[in-house]
Amino acid sequence: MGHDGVVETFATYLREHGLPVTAQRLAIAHVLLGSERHLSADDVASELARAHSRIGLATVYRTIELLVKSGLLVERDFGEGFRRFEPARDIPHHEHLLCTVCGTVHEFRDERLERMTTLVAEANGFARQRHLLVIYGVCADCQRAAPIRRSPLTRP
Amino acid sequence: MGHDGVVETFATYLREHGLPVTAQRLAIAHVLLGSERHLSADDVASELARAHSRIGLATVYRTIELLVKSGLLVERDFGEGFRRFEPARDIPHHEHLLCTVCGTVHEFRDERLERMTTLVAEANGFARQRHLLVIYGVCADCQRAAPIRRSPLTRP
DNA sequence: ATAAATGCAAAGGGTTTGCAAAGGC
DNA sequence: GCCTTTGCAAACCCTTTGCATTTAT
Repeated sequence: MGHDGVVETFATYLREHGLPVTAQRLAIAHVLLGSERHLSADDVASELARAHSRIGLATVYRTIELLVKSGLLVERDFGEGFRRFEPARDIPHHEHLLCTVCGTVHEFRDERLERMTTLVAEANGFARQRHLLVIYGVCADCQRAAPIRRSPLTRP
Repeated sequence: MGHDGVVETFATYLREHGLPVTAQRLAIAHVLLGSERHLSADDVASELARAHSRIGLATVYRTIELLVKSGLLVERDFGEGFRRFEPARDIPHHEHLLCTVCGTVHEFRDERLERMTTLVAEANGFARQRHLLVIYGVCADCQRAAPIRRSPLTRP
């Protein structure tokens, strides 16, 4: 997993901004920036508690704020009643497929969509800022078996 | 405003299900089903308090649940940290433009989008249920003047 | 008269904040 | 040593729930 470099980038960001590089911040960055999944703040705290360090939720939220400000993490709200976070990779923009059974998130790209949203915004007199497209459905795994519910929907 | 008929439909729904037709329920239905805007539960309570009846938020939420169950109201979550509700008109499906300054919501239709989401879901092994597309931007009014913030974003 | 709805206040989940104790610099 | 972070608990926002009172039927 080549995310240790990204964690180091975060450490550099902290130093450049005169902010202490703490073990907690690095641990949280490690989990968030190294995950393939779209984690919630609670997911991060659980992961850390399960593995080694027991870090307070408040610290997780505060570090997430730093990671988002640094540009290394992206916030997502899929209308589930809580937020998820994903590492900001080089991919410029992508859409999301969300499994309503197990909470797994898949990503896909569509170049036409961005153009379409700009045109629609223009046609309605809006200055477009960004867009959100989520396709809700049941993933392949959950279609064939009883799934492991990872980040369940609070509002199904 | 031809929504009195819809309120009557709700009254009929209540009677058919043996549920009391109360003044509060009718007042809440009147506000929600008659609004051009995408209201939050709090918007409804404020509107009612401003106009005439002071109805508890709990009652608003409970009536909203009934309205959604009856099929006359649709729930939306645009990732603002609260939910909005719109009357279920005859329009089968549409997307939303959300002004991040004043919270106004515009609607638009795109026939290609639904097909596209089905194809994407298939390609990823998902059984598609529904989708959500929100374009965030600044509406025409807010681009030229200091706006009246109606349903402000809690997470800008 | 019966059964359900209302209103209020308390509880609930996700998130933020205040403050004493701990830890980077 | 100074200043920030941490952790915990309390506060906060939106939403739901429990319970005594009111109301529709």
